[in-house]
Amino acid sequence: MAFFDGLSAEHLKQFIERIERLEEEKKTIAEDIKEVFAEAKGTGFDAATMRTIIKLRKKDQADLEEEEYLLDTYKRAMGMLPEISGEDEKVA
Amino acid sequence: MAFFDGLSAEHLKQFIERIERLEEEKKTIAEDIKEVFAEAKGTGFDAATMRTIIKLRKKDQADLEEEEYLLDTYKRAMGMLPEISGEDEKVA
Amino acid sequence: MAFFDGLSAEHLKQFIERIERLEEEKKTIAEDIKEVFAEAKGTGFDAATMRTIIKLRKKDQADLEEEEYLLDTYKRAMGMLPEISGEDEKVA
Amino acid sequence: MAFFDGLSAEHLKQFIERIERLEEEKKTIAEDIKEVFAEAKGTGFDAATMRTIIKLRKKDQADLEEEEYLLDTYKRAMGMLPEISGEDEKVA
DNA sequence: TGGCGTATCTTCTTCC
DNA sequence: GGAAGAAGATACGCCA
Repeated sequence: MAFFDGLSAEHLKQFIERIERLEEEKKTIAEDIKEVFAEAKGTGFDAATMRTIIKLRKKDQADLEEEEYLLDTYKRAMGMLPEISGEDEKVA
Repeated sequence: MAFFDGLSAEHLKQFIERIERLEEEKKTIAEDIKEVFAEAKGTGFDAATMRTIIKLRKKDQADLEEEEYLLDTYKRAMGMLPEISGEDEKVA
Repeated sequence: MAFFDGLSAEHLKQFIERIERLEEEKKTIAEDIKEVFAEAKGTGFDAATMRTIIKLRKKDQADLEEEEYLLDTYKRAMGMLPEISGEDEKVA
Repeated sequence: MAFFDGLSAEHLKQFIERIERLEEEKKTIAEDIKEVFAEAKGTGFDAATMRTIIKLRKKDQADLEEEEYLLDTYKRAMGMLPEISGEDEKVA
């Protein structure tokens, strides 16, 4: 890109301002979310657990099982779980 | 803690779903922003430079406040403003 | 605080420099940690799972069970787990 | 993925423990920093202002690079430097 | 003086 | 792989 004529400069300005408006909206929503958490907390709910629930609901079941399986594998390697006996593939 | 009666369970569910809706909105806006960048790029503008511009315009505002804050800090350090709490004379 | 005599100014400078040195050390160690993760990844291990393991090992068993229990409570409230039958205390 | 043979399990364990040791060191240094702030506070200095000073001293270096980067960005926008990729004439 | 809310700082993830 | 943004952890200051 080299330099802009007046028309392009105006065009650029419009893009920039649209983005700034959208970012403003995004920020507002982020604040709304915080408020809901605060309200839930005031009602006696635990925010951290709520976040965990929301995260879980986002993930699909297959991924969830895969993750859990992987974690168990590592736990077993670290001696945090009893060994299993049935031979399987070895990796790494 | 034990478990929730039906009313509380319902209440929790409503909080969770409100947050999920808000996060959905936030995500939509984030995508809108990306689209504007894409459109601007299609028109021949450079996204990285636009980001720089936006950052600068944000800074300009933030810096006004920052400057003012810093000025006060140093004024206080120079004894040109009253201390936050008690103590007024040379210390340390 | 008001203003500093030469001695105090020198004293302040020493505090600042001690902190800057310590922060430098901290940064170095943070980089070392990143390197170990990178090396582990190169050997075929998954960094995310490793982080989970490390986090789990940090928490004591009692807290872990409490957290899991709380999470189950919320899951049940959200219908993500089958209900249990034995009556207990109700909260919230 | 399946599970690890003894050798790999041992390898994983070593990575984990190296990281845990490093994190322990990092934590120690963080505590040292807090102590220095506490000591400074005990001597009559204000921690918040000290943090501001440290941030400024960091910025001074970062800003040199930032300024240079920004200058290039604008030079490029003004056609005073070759573009990163192709296109050289007035566009948009 | 201990809990609560805020604010900063760091960490983690995503996008380029 | 490096930067930008979101998320999470931590630390400070206030109020009761």
